[in-house]
Amino acid sequence: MALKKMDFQAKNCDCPHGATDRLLDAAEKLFCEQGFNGTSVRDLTKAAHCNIAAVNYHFGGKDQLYEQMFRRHLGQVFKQHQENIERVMSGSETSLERFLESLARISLEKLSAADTQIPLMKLIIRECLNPQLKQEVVALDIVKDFLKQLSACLQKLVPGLDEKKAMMYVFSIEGMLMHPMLFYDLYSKMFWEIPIEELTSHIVQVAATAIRNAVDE
Amino acid sequence: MALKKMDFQAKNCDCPHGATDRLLDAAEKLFCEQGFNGTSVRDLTKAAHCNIAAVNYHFGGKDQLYEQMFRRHLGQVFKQHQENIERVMSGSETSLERFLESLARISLEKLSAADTQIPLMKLIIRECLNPQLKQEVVALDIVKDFLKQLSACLQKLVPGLDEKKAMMYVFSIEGMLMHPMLFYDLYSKMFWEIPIEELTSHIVQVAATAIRNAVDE
DNA sequence: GCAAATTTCAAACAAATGTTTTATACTTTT
DNA sequence: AAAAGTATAAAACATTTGTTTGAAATTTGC
Repeated sequence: MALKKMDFQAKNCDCPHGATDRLLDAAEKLFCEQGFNGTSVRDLTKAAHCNIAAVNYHFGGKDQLYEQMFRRHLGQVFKQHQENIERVMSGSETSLERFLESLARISLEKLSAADTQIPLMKLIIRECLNPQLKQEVVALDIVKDFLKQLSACLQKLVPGLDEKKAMMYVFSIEGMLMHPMLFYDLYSKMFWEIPIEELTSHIVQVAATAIRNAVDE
Repeated sequence: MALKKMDFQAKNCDCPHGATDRLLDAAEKLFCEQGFNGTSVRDLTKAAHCNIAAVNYHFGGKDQLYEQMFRRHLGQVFKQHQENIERVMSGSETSLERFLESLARISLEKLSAADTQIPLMKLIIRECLNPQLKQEVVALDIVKDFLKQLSACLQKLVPGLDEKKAMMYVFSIEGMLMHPMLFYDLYSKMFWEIPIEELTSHIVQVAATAIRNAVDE
């Protein structure tokens, strides 16, 4: 039966109004969990409580829904990182350790069950393994600026660190943060549950001592 | 027209005889490059120069071809690592740095264009993002033993390192090695081409100084 | 309140998917 | 060399895929 207006509004009281937003949300969740190929248009529309044709009507196709979701999510997460960096770097007691800790915390807290946010890193890894987007459009510039900013922060916090070295430390930090994002569940099953707090301080310790040691000698 | 015996042998002179092996090789390459969902049975059989039905005839289905490929590859790569570890640890001048360097080198050399071997890490990341195998069967035990071995090596090389700490360093090292495996091409496009040699020594430096610093204090 | 624009819907589309079938070619056994 | 067993072939199978269609419902503008 067709829905009356009242039914429609009542049905969606707890989720975003408008099929466009609901589809973007469903896409963020499903594409991140199952990947692009692993998620069908029917999965998406079912999760978004709308008709199959909605994807093509609102976005023009599965590809373009993916692209818009990716842009939106990238923007959201990097804005969060941006604010965090500004907060940490403008504080009175800034230090390498504080900077690293805030970076690690904001990245790793998405692992905890409490946080429902989808980890951007997973999406980026998926996109990197199975590229669906034209690289020059999305990933390159935004991510590049973000990495450059991190590298610049390291240089500011640790005088004597040259540009290339700083970027390599950024890569290493990203790697250490990415690993638990992929394998945290496996850690627990294989060995023991590592508290996220412990993981955070461990990564901070590794990065900080390595960076400090590099400029001292 | 059907192939004569001679034609058949001539056609396959430069690739493994037997559709089974050719399919396993094609599976290793294609599944690693495009993922499970992104690779069709037709892609596989085309790359292996055999009929579509061969996958089901020899393996009983796409799933089982994937599983057998995964097992074979996992065995090959871990055997290589095993030999490397034994060689390094039994040498006369063993040190933390030598150990880390050999581990990094054997992992990162797969990035260079010269090496045609498929990086196992990519496969594992894919399997972790889109699990196709029953965890208990394949990944857990073999990978677990490998990680335990690495951790034990660290403890042997750096007395005073407790088990849990050692394992966390192993995770960090794996993360730093994994990162370029995913993003090395992006590095070059975004910034500059980092020589693999430089990347190797950088990661060794980060890990070694962090570990040494941890036990000293 | 009505016409126009927008959105939703069920049904159908062609193309691609993994798998099965049946027949033919090849290899081995006797 | 005939028979039995194994491997390959092309065609067809039923699903699932992303997309389109055309009509119904809803919202918007006046």
